[in-house]
Amino acid sequence: MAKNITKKTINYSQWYNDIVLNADLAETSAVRGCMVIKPYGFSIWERLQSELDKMFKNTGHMNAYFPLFIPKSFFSKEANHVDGFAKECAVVTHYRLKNSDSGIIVDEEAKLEEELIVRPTSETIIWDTYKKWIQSYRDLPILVNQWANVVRWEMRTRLFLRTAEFLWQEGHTAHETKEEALEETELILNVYADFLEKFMAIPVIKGRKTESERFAGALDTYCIEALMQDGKALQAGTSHFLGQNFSKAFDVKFTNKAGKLEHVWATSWGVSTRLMGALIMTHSDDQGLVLPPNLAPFQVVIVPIYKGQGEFEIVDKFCCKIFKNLQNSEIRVKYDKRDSFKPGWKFNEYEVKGVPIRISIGMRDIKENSIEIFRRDTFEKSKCVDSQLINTILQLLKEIQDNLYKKANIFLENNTYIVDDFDDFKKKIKSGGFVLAHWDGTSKTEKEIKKLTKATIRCIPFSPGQKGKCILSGKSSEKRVFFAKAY
RNA sequence: CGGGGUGUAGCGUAGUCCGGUUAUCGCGCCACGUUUGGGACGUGGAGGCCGCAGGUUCGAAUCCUGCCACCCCGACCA
Repeated sequence: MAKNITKKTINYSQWYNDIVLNADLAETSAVRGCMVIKPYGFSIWERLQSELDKMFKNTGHMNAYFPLFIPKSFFSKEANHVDGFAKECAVVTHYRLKNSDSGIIVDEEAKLEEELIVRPTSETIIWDTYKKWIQSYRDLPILVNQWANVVRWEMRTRLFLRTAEFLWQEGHTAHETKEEALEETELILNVYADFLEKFMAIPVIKGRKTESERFAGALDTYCIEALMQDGKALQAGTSHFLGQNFSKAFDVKFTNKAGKLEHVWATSWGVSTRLMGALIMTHSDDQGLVLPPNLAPFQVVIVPIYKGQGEFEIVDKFCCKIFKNLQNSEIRVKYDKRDSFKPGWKFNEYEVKGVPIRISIGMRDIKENSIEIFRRDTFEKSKCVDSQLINTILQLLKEIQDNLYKKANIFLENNTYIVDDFDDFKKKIKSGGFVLAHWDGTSKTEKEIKKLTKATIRCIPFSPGQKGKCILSGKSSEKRVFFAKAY
C-alpha cells in the first residue's frame, strides 16, 4: 500500500486511481479494458446490490436470469437499437479450439452458423422471451430485473467508470398501457434517486435526456446525474420508456380486456458498477476512500492496543464483549485482532478503506472506562463511556451519513450556475460544474455547443421553468437545462 | 484511431543521452530478536529472460529495426 495518495489538485485521474488501488477495491486485469474487482471492492458492491435489490422487491419486482449470448439476428430487429450498439459488440464466431504447429488456434471448422453477440444489454433476448410469456392482459405487468454482467467494447476504459465488462442490474418490464409504463419509468427513477441520496449520500439531479443522448431504442430516457469533485457530471442511472418499440420488433401482443390484440408497452432501466466510481469521486479525500455508513461493509472497526500477551488477554476480552454488543445492535462491525500489524498500521489501513468509525481500546481505556471513537469523515476523536457506546455509535453513524450528504449537496449547489451569456457559459463550463442555461431544443444547437465547449446537456429537468432565449442561437426556449462536461 | 509517455524483483524506481566489473535504491516478503496509544527497529536472507523478437558489437538494460503491453490527453462512449 502506498504511503501517500496523490493530491487531486495535481491530477484528478491519478488521485482516482490511487483511491481505487490503495483502498484495495479493484485492479486492471490481464484482459484489455476489463478489471478485477477485489474482495473489499466487491463487498461494497454487494452492500449496494442488496440494498437496491430490497427496493426493487418492495416495489413489486422479481429477479430472473437470461442468457449471456444473443443471436445476431435478435439483435438487429430494432433499427435504432442496433445502430446504437453495433460498434461496441463482442462477437462469438467459433465454438472450438485445436492444436497446431503454432500452438492453440481457433478451429475454422467449428464456425457458428449464426454469430452470437455477448450481451451489451438484454432487451432483445428478453423481449424474444417475453413473446412466449405474454398472451393476455392477465399476464401483465411483468416486472423483472436481472443482476448480470454485460460487455461493451469501449475504446478507452477506466476502473469502475467505463470497463469493457461491467456488472449491473437491468430491469425489463412489460405493461398494458402507455400510462402504466410511464409510471414505471418514473417510479424506478425515483428508486434510483432515493437509493443514491439515502444510501450512497450522493445528491442527484433528475431529468430526461435529449434525443441525441437517449438510449438506442427508447422513446424517452430519464436519468439521474451526479456531480463529481472535479466538476464533471456522471450519469449514475437511467430509466427508459421504450414505448412499443421492442414489442413491435419482437411481435409481443396481448389480448386486452375488450378482446382486442395490442402491442405491449415497455420500460428498461439500469445502474452499474459505475456507481462505485460515483461513490469514490463524491466522498473520497486525499486520505483515501470515505464510505457512507449505510453502505459501508463495516461501519465500525475495533482495534485492540496492548503490550504483551498478558495485556492482550484483558484487552481481547473487553473487545470481544463490545464486538458482540455492537453486532447484537445490528451494527456491521469488524474486530481486527491480527497481531501481525501494529495499531498505527491498522488505523491507516481503515482510513484508506473508508471505514466510518474506528474504536481503539487499550489498557488505559479499560481502566478509565472510556472508549476512544474516531470518525473518518472529519478525523475527530472523542471519548465515550462503555454503557453509552451503542447509542453513541448509532447516533454517530447517522451523523456521518447526514454529514456526507450535506457536504456533497453543498458542493453541488455551489457548483451549479445559472448563466445567460455564452462567454460566461464557456467560462463556467471550463471551470467545472453544472450550468443551467436556455437551449432552443434542437440537436443542431446541442451539437454545436458540445463542439465549442465540450459540454453536453446532462438532462432536461422535469419541473416547468421560465421561458427564455437559447444561449447559443438566441431562439426561444421553454426552460433551462443542465449542461456539464461529463464522464 | 491520432498525439505524448512508460515498460528493470510483488510494488515504486536509479542506471539508458555517452555500451564495459557481480544491475541501484526504497517499500514489501522470509527468519530470529526486541517492539505494539498514529504507517516500529536491528541483524541476516530470498527474490531479475532489464516487455518480446531480431540486428550491430569482443561486449547490450543502454545503440538500431520491428512488434507487444500499459498509462495520460484527444476522438469514441444508449
